[in-house]
Amino acid sequence: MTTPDARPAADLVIWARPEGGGRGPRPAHSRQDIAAAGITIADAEGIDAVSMRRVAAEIGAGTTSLYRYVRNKDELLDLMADAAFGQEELPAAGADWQAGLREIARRNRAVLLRHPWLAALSPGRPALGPNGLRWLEAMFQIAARPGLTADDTLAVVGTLLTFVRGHVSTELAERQAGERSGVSPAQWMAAQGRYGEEIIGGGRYPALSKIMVEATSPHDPDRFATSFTAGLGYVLAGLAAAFGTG
Amino acid sequence: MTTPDARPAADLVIWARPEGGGRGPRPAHSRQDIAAAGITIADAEGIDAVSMRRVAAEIGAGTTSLYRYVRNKDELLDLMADAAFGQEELPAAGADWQAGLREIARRNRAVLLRHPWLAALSPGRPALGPNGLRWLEAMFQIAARPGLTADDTLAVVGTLLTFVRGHVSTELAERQAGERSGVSPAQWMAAQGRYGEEIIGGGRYPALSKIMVEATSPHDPDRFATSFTAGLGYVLAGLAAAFGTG
DNA sequence: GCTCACTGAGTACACTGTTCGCAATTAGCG
DNA sequence: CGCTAATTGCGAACAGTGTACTCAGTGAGC
Repeated sequence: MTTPDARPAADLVIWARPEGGGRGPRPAHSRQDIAAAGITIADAEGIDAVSMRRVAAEIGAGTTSLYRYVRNKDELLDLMADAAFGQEELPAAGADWQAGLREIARRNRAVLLRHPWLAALSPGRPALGPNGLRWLEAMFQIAARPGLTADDTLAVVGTLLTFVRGHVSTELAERQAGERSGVSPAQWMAAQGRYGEEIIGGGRYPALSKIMVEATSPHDPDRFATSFTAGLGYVLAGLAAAFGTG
Repeated sequence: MTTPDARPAADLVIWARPEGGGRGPRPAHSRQDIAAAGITIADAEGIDAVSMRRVAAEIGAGTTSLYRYVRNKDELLDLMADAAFGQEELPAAGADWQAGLREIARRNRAVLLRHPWLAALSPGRPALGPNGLRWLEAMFQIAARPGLTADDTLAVVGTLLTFVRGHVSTELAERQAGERSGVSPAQWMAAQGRYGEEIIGGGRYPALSKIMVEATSPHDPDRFATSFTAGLGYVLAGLAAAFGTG
């Protein structure tokens, strides 16, 4: 009975598995290299260009050799996500509580914008690798303050990250308007000629039409930054009202 | 020179193209049927199970016949998204402005939870088909009020939808914890034994550890509904503060 | 120096979205 | 009515994808 050529231990998340260092030949690559290769490809050509074959080729390995380092593609994405956060500066405490929270939101948005594919990854796989943990630690240190229970702190950070994720998703989708066929409503209206006019002029959507005609923000070149700052302001105001402005 | 076997007109979004009714044989299927088939599959087996072959088989058509109805897979998803909103009741105006906004958020969350794949679709392809338009109209009617400019109204609706999208994304990802390897931090800690203890007990992440140990909300079976209601409350409070509570 | 866990990698399989080409159908026009 | 031209259905084919299996080669620990 031959040994069934054990692959990476099945029951542990990648971060709980030691990297190489066993008995056989020393691994030719490292998780860092692999993550970096994936990030390079994703940043340059989009997340769809990240395939096992492509990443393997990028680091000069055979396609299936990747599976010695990673149990499946999802784990490769985990590596990439954690590494991406590692490249970025941690949020730091601000002058006061609200300023600190604002800083968390800004930095988080910055990471997601720098690596657009990050926002599309499943938000439920928190990148709990070393870098993700450092981010969490930093955020909780900023958000925690006397008078707040652990649940309160969790709610604050959660609400904040929820807003950031949602905003950046919309932002990115709209930014890619040219490449994909998804476009901002305003551009879309203009592009679709007859159908657009039918909607605006048809009288069936009066409130929608009024907004479309009167709104100026869709034409603002800085509309993303503007709406992020504004929306963040509302959320922070709500949080401060609920948990004290200290 | 033979006619190049024209496929669906290239320059128009699917909603601007008439459905069948031309010269040749009458189409054997309808966009409605196709969208319904896609939704059935996606609801039952997840969005990844929705392939052109699978949808075609579901309606009893040859695989490539689908391309007579839809220019590519993205358009199929557009059909599905719009149809999904069509199955749901429109948000209705509430007792006052805030109640109306709350209703928008609740209804929106309901749709996304009923069709988990919806939240993952590109948010920048607004489903501007007939049903999506009816939703937009309803939402703007509720959010608009005297004293608000078009840009204000747009900001209000945008902030609200941003929060809902972000929350539901996190919610769904965490709910699928069992199926995927992404899990809620608390469960994850418990499952990963040694690594989890190393994080909590290691002293390198004091704030994080404190939260993890003290927080009770991760164990609350209603935690999603609770955190949605709470987060929504903060956002609404912020919006009301900015635009008057009228 | 032997053992055996481990690494690298080629082959293969079942799938994906989509293009091409062709036969069959039928609405509109003369 | 009969002809034409636009449309539909669809099989075949292509370039990809993730990953399971297999096997040879390596080198640390006993």
